[in-house]
Amino acid sequence: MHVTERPTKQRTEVRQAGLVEAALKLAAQRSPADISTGDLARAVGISQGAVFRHFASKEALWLAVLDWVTDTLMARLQAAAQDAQQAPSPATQHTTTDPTLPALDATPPALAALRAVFLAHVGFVVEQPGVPRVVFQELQRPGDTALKIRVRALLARYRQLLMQLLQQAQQEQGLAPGTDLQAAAVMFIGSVQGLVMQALISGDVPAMAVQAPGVFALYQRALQSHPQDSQGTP
Amino acid sequence: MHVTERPTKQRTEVRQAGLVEAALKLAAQRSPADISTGDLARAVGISQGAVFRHFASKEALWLAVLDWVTDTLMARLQAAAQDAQQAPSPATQHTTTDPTLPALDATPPALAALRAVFLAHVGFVVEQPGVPRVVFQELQRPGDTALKIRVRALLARYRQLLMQLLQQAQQEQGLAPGTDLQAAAVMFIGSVQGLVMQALISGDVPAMAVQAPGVFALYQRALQSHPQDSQGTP
DNA sequence: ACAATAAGTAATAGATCAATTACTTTAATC
DNA sequence: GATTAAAGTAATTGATCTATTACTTATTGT
Repeated sequence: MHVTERPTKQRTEVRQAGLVEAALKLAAQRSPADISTGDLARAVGISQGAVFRHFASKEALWLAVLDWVTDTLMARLQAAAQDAQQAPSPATQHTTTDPTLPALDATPPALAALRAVFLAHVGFVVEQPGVPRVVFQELQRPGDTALKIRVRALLARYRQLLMQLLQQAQQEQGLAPGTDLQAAAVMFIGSVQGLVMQALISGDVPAMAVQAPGVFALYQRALQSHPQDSQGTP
Repeated sequence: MHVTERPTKQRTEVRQAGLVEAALKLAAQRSPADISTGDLARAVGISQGAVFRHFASKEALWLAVLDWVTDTLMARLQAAAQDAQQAPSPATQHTTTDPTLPALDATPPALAALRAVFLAHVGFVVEQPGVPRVVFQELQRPGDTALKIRVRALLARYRQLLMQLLQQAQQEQGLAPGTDLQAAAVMFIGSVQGLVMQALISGDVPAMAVQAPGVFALYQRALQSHPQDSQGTP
């Protein structure tokens, strides 16, 4: 049983996938800027130079990482949004009532979808703690590098999904009248970021998933016009 | 008129301050990880090696940066919180009524203080856009480096200030009963982070200050039990 | 005024890292 | 089963960066 196995030759697509996976795995532990091609090579069991048989440059590797992140994350978020709207939670059962009529006490489907997206995002980050590091790292780059453009595209798609759900919630009378949707989108992403930051401080990534529902509950109260009347005062 | 002036000798305290200032100025444009001692030296007009007459190592320089940030930021936030409570806004005039009694329609002083802290934080970041980059950069470091410990201490103090104001707001009956204060603190910091992220995406830092009031208005609605009854529906 | 000390330089050591090269080995294809 | 193309290695190049060294210049204190 070798600790250091001699590498069997693999097709370039397999190695590319392996290197992308290794990049995210290493990014979960340290800053992406500190990950060298040597580190990546060691992680997949090839020599440093062999990395360049599969990627033209280090930058091309990070581009592939961002592509994987974009595809995987957006697919999960959209799936979460759709599932939440098609199969609403028990407490959110909707009769065949016209959804544009005020539903008063029930949570509108679009808000349930927002909740699902929020939790899906947090879940994704818990599984892949390297992702926010890579995104933030590339976002910090000045000017318009290929990597930064990729990150911008990802966040633009994210924003689009949010705005769509927020507008839908507005039509369903689920938002306080005159709610600033731009600000709501900023605060949504920010709330996830706040959880990420807490995880970076404490080093306890799984705790994010525990705190997430409480944070979203607050977010929901920011959007909704009338939180159910407080039973606190008799 | 020389573009490159011959450096006049300066006391080490002056140079230290200059280098700290230069570090933040450069961090406003690119990632702190990409700032070399050569860059810093050029920014203050001395040779690369001379940097080490004033700091024992590059790490010591970033420690000084973090100390400056901690002192300056916390001073401004605390000043903002106190000013807001001592001289409340026109719409928040408090009579000499017992503050523990429900003030119904008026904004409690602690909430006004939270708003002032929020806007002061955003204002500070607009003036010093390098700060969040440095904080996030060091926060990403694995383990317990001296730099990461410094950042943790900064955020612990920040968190303490927030929790204090949130508890005070709770006593003033300004929060919905049963509000999750931990989650509220996470969302406060996250909301600022969300604004920072937008600025990184768009490259438009001053826009933060424009969006900030709208975002805090949402945050406040998340905390307050009864936003004044919507006049939207007649 | 004149040592003593502090602040500066230029040059370089020592490390790390991305990417290339010349060559070898494995796997796919006809 | 031979040939070819792809995937691997080891070694090296050239660039960059931190920190040190030997030496020079200015400022400060008595």
